[in-house]
Amino acid sequence: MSDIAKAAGISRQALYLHFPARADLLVATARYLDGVLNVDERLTASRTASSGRARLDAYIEAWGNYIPQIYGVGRAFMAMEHTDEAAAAAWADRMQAMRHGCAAAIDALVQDGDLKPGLEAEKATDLLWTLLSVRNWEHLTKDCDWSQQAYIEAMKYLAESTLVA
Amino acid sequence: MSDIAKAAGISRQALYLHFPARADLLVATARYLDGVLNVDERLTASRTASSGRARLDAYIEAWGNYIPQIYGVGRAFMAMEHTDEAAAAAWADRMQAMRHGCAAAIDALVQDGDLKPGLEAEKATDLLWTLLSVRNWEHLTKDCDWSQQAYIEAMKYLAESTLVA
DNA sequence: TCCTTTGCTTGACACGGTGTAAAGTTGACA
DNA sequence: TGTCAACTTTACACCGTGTCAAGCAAAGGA
Repeated sequence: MSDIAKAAGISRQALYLHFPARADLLVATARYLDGVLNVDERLTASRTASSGRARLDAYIEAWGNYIPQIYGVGRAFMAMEHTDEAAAAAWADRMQAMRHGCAAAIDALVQDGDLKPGLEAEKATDLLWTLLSVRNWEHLTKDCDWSQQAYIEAMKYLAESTLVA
Repeated sequence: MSDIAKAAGISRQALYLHFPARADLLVATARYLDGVLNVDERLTASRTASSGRARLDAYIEAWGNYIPQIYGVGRAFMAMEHTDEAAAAAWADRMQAMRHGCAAAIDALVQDGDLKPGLEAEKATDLLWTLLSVRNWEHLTKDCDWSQQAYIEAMKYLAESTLVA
């Protein structure tokens, strides 16, 4: 909070006047980012895809390329998860919204009859949700030094070969 | 530290006599667990497997069932990662050791000529390492409410269908 | 012109957690 | 009897979050 106030050119206390708690600042930042980064627009390609497979690919591309944009604030959220109830809830909410995107993509596969046989939609959604987690992006691009492009391709490959018939 | 001292029935300061810093206590706990839980024994089935595929399966089973045992201390490590340099290094070290297990499994696949064509061993290792991360276990069993068995089966399925020819 | 409101300022403090320091107690053992 | 090791109590420093109070300066209306 002190660093942020300094960077903003105001006193620490003025910052607390705007955001009563650290979590509030984080939530506001996330909301602001959503507006600036135009989440909806990024997802139109996925929503308007002609087939389930195309939709899955477009979703992976959209979300996968969105992650690096929100990684900064995401990192802050994840660091607070253990200590701050409100922050944990806010982050869980956002991740739940992302899960809806996964569910929609899986649903499109089901419509086409292209979901891997023997795989329930719910389970497939959980798998996709897990694959596309920020943690996995972090692990591959930071710990394994993968390029963003390699990450996207790998995710498409993983999803394709495990979820699509 | 205060809680742990209380639970151990000694004063907080006595605890600091044994473990100068929080990270030291965590590292010692991890080492102790390794001894008690007999890591090596758990991995013999994997090491003595007759084929690459069998080795991969055995490794997933061994590590996947090891995770819940170390999850407590792992959680503590992961929570400290952001703030404590020493803790981060210790945890990274352990995860690197786990990566060696992944590399060995992938190597066995390569020996059998069973690695998915077009997939480099290094990339495959990174993928397996990511799939089997504690975070993914946490996500599937805690956030998605999967049973341990469902987790193991899913990991085997994912690894099989993405890494094996 | 005076007064109020708004958005800040400085300064102080409580609280919790980590880690340090010092002096005293207790029991085992040579 | 003396020493040592393990532990105790007490106290304090530091950092970060969050609270509280008093004051200041500019904008705007009666």
